[in-house]
Amino acid sequence: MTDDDHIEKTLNQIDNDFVKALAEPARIEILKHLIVSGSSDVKDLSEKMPQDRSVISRHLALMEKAGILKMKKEGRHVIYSVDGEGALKKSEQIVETIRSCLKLGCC
Amino acid sequence: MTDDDHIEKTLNQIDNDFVKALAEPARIEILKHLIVSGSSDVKDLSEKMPQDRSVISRHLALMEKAGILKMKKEGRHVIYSVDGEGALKKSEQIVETIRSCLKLGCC
DNA sequence: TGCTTAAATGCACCCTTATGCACACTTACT
DNA sequence: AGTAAGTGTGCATAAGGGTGCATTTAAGCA
Repeated sequence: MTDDDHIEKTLNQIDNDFVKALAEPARIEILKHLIVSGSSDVKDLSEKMPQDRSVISRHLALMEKAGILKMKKEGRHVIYSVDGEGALKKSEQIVETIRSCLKLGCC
Repeated sequence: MTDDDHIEKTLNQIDNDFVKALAEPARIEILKHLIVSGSSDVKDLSEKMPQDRSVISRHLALMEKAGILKMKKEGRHVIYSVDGEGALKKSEQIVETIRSCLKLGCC
């Protein structure tokens, strides 16, 4: 495999959904509240945010899909919490990606 | 300082410009070419991409501002290359941020 | 002084996405 | 059954951002 192919494959490992999820200030704000409270449902979370409850609901679903949050249904309530393992793994993947590109001696 | 303040400060360290820069497939594509060639000017780079030269120029400026690329003027040419140190540091910052939030025992 | 090439900027277009409201659905409670 | 609470979804709107074209600026050369 050529270096070009290797770089191609390596950089493709950067999870687009993950970085996109982190690229929205409102979602970082949600993360803060979620880390403080440990876990909470959509309503409690939305009461700490200026946005509408439906907006928060969508942000949460997006972050869950991106592997940052865990979701658990309890009766009427949908409880979200931070997926520490998942988030850590995905962020470490980015570091590893950059590191292995540097090893190819480009810079 | 309370845990809340600590989380606030910690999560604010996630560089919004950096993650936004990585959240665009076209910019990842630019990164690939830049890693392969080591360094190149705007024209050479734009000839490897489907987008207009002006578009590439803007992407490059954005990534330079985000600390991913280094910029060097040589006569008429503007040479871009990957800022390995910078990119690595910023990505490691994200890992550290997540890690220190986890230490607070939220998940 | 022109002429050519490289790069950046202004502008318009369009697509994505964040947002809020209304409504439907589900679950619990009386 | 009927009501209330929690959640998600469709729809319309608005803001942001990527894209391309035309123009402008800057640098090298005859």
